[in-house]
Amino acid sequence: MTNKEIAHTLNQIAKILEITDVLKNRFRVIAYQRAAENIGNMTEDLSTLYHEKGREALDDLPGVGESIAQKIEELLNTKKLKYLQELKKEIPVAEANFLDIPGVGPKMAVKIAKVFKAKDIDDLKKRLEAGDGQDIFQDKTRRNLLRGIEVMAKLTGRLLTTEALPIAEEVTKRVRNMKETIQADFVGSLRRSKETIGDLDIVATSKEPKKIIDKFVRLPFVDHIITQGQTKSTIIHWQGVQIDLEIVPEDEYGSLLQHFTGSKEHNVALRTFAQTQNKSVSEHGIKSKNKLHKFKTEKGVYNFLGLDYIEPELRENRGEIEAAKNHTLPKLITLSDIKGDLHVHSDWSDGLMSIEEIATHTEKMGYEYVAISDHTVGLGIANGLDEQDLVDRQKEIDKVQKNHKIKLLSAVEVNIKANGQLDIKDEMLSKLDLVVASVHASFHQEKEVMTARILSAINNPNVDIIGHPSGRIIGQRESYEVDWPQIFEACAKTKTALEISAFPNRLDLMDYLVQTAKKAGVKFAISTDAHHTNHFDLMRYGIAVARRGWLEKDDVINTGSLSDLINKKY
DNA sequence: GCCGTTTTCGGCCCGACTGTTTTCAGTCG
Repeated sequence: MTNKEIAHTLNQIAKILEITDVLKNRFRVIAYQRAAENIGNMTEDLSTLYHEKGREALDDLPGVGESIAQKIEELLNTKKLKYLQELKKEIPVAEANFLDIPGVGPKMAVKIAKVFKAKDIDDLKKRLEAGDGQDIFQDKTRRNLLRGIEVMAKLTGRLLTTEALPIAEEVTKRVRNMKETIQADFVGSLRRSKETIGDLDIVATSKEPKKIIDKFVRLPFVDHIITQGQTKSTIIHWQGVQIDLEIVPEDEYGSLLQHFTGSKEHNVALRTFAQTQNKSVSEHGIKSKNKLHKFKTEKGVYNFLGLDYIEPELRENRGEIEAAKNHTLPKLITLSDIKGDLHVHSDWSDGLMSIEEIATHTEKMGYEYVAISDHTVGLGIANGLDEQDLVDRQKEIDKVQKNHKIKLLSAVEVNIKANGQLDIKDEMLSKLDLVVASVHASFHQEKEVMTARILSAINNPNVDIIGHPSGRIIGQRESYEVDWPQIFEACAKTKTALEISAFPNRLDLMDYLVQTAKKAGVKFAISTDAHHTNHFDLMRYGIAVARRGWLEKDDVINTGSLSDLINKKY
């Protein structure tokens, strides 16, 4: 049983308890959610850990106590959980789905299921439209339920950063251009550079917030108005994205930025931390001894609590508050630290750029080196190169090199075959400047097989970098099953770097694994996997992942000099 | 149900908006 399956089971319990148990103890729901969250984000495999260390392994988990540990144990041993089966008997499964309707919480869900006796959302919609339930719900409530169902169907789900950014920039510009607006910015998960964005958050300062709100809800992209208050509003953009706007006076902007940038988990942790100093944090300021202290900047907020400023990318409650207290926060890598791109495809394989175009473009970007890393023979679909092709390509690289200052590294992205062997001979690989090794087929191997497969590539002395290590493509393909701690250990030992692919639907390795890998002593290469000159600018998204993974300049191999890179001085 | 540099019991983040509540509960971020 995988961590994800265990987390899913705990979340199911939370979802049912949210309805059945809310009047008695809502904190029990939170406890199950918290345990599920922690287990879902673990790097180690809980099942393996349990078989090695027994019950002790479970007791050590944060958010897991006596009761939940016992339930996980039952799950691991029997793959079933009596407690959940009992809960499911008590409550029809459809009932839990009413919570998915915006504006419907536990209380309303119970009323819909138990009093109105709707079978599912579709049934609820049909009967409300037919005029049923006038004795149970007020007119306004019935209209709101129908609107909630409509909005739910309209919402697009999570967007990639590249999709969300243009919308956020346009909306922010609109708000910024209103004459009552003093300043406006987008915040939320987009500012934290999360890989996908659930909704957009915009903040602003003004002396006349109500005027801005009233203009905001009339902007042409507004499809639905959810709330329209004195200082905040929520709307649905025609592209199916929810947008929240909040406005405060100028002298409270630091607190508002802090509050709305989140994450929720970071804010809860920050407020809990503030309580130990008898301080109370909100989006308006910090209350201390009945006095409200206001802050124009976020730095002011953190410093007032005795903390160093925490960069937005770190605000996920993954140890940043403790580090800010102890002055041990990392000095995060920035885009300007990058000296070259180590994963680029030319038109010798499936790229759309000639080697000359690659050289010209990356030289203009100010890079010191770039690796021409074409696909190899096993990937026929991408016109992969064999040994002879590589010899021919070398002549072309040498020719182009003569006219350029930037160093063109002769490289490949070699396939790690299902049995762990590479599809180019070691003799040839050893002649190249740089070797990226990637999995491109047989994704569904058993975890042990896949781990051994990647380990054999890591242990090949010719391999410098493992390309897009998890194989996931956001919204399309799950990561393959890998024993990450084993991979990290081998990478650290052999100085094999893990790639952070900057391609927006890859962003692979994932940020939370980057953070764990760094602790194990692993180095990283941030690369774009460019197939077109437009792709070189995607580097910023790789930097975002690295920052979310707590990386500093020295953790990344393509921030150093050419000789340090070639001689593996990292 | 979890957890502890004031606690093994009594807490568990904070405030705005909406509705039918004329003083507050439910929901949300």
